Amino acid sequence: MSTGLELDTRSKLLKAAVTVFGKVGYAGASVRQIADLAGVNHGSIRYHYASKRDLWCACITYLSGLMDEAVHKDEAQWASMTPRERIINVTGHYVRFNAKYPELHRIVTFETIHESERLDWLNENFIRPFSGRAVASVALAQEQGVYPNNIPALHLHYINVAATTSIFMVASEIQKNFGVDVFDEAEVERHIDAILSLFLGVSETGEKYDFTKMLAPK
Amino acid sequence: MSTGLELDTRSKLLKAAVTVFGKVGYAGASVRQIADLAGVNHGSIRYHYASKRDLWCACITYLSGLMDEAVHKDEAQWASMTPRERIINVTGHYVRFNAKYPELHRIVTFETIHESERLDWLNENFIRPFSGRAVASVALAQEQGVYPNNIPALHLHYINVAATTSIFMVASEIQKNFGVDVFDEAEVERHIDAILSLFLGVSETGEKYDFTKMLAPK
DNA sequence: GCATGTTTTATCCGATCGTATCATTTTAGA
DNA sequence: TCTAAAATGATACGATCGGATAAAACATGC
Repeated sequence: MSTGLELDTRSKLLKAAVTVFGKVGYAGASVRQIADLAGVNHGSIRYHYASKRDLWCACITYLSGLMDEAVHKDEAQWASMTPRERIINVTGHYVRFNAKYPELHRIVTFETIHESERLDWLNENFIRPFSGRAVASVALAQEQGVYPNNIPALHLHYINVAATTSIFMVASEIQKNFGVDVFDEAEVERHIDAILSLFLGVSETGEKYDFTKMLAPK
Repeated sequence: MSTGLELDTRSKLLKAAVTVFGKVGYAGASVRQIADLAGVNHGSIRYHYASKRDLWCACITYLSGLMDEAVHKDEAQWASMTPRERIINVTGHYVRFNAKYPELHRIVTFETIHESERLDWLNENFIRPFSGRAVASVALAQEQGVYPNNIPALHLHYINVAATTSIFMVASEIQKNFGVDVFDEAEVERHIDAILSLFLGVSETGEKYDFTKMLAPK
């Protein structure tokens, strides 16, 4: 019967798997390594998850659920926002999510590079829906004059995602070479402002994204 | 004695290694897989390269050499260029290199994610020198009014690199979901223009990057 | 054409991988 | 407290990994 202890071990395994898969990718990870980090016997993984791949899929599902939650945090207020404010709101939450859980985009990046059945599953259940919605929303923002409209929506979307996520994927490199901790809260807000300043820049109506103003409240 | 045949097998192995490491990363690659792709017995790798790691290092050295070459292609003309023209020139060559050899940034991305002795070597011999020079040159471009100066140089650099490389790292995803081949020459030029339009935008002197004009000569 | 050093091939080894099996411990309900 | 189910632990297996070794094939200088 379900006792909470079941969920505990299961979630400990999931958490450890997120960390390990996020660090070394699917191929680089071993179930023994994950079990060690979770503090359980490696044979137990078979009980909670059918296979290594099943555990990996659970990680994606878990993390992408958290991402959706983060991005839609202020959805209730969207109706009362201008398109520009909505972009600013969503971008902020999206960047903060990536700072908190860099593993999702790390894992996705690991897998998107070469063909595999895992990539097919990942694409159908996660990447394609995400990219489809995101590109459409970029195109809409361009029509509304929020995003620059002289750049193809497809390129703008991928540049946007890359700009948002990559700094957290190379965090240890930045820490080592520049002594900057990109996960530091102030640094995350700075990154949000950098992206907004770059992508919103000067709007069609001549409105300019105020970088310094946005930094002040922090 | 050196016979050309030696170089042939060596370079076949190197080329295969670049492909395999670029696809599945260090952990995901096996020397047998590389040898198969090169069409040689897997035992031969030991003769030409001391170890799997040695082969991997050779890939980095080879690719980063090609990158330096590509970026400095028009170095002779730099003196006669404005800072803005220099940025446009270098960005173009850098993007075209990444379209031609997406493996370099794929391999680097694979490794930068978690600590390892390989990452230390990579950082000391490649990443740190590259990032150091690049950030300095971004800061200079900001001083010269070519790049927006309300964004920290560090952030701008990493956003720039991410924007430049990521579209080629997720090429198969874009092909599958949007039917677009980002390696197509016209698409590469479009991406260059997208990046320049975004980063140069409106210069300090009011000069605007002309997206449509840049597309014409192609 | 023979001897010599170079390159390739054919195996082998110990380690580790994912997974399966089964005994043991723990928990919940009667 | 006893029992059945749930959960965990210990162990084994076949496959594959990187690396090592020695024999075979090769080209080259004499």
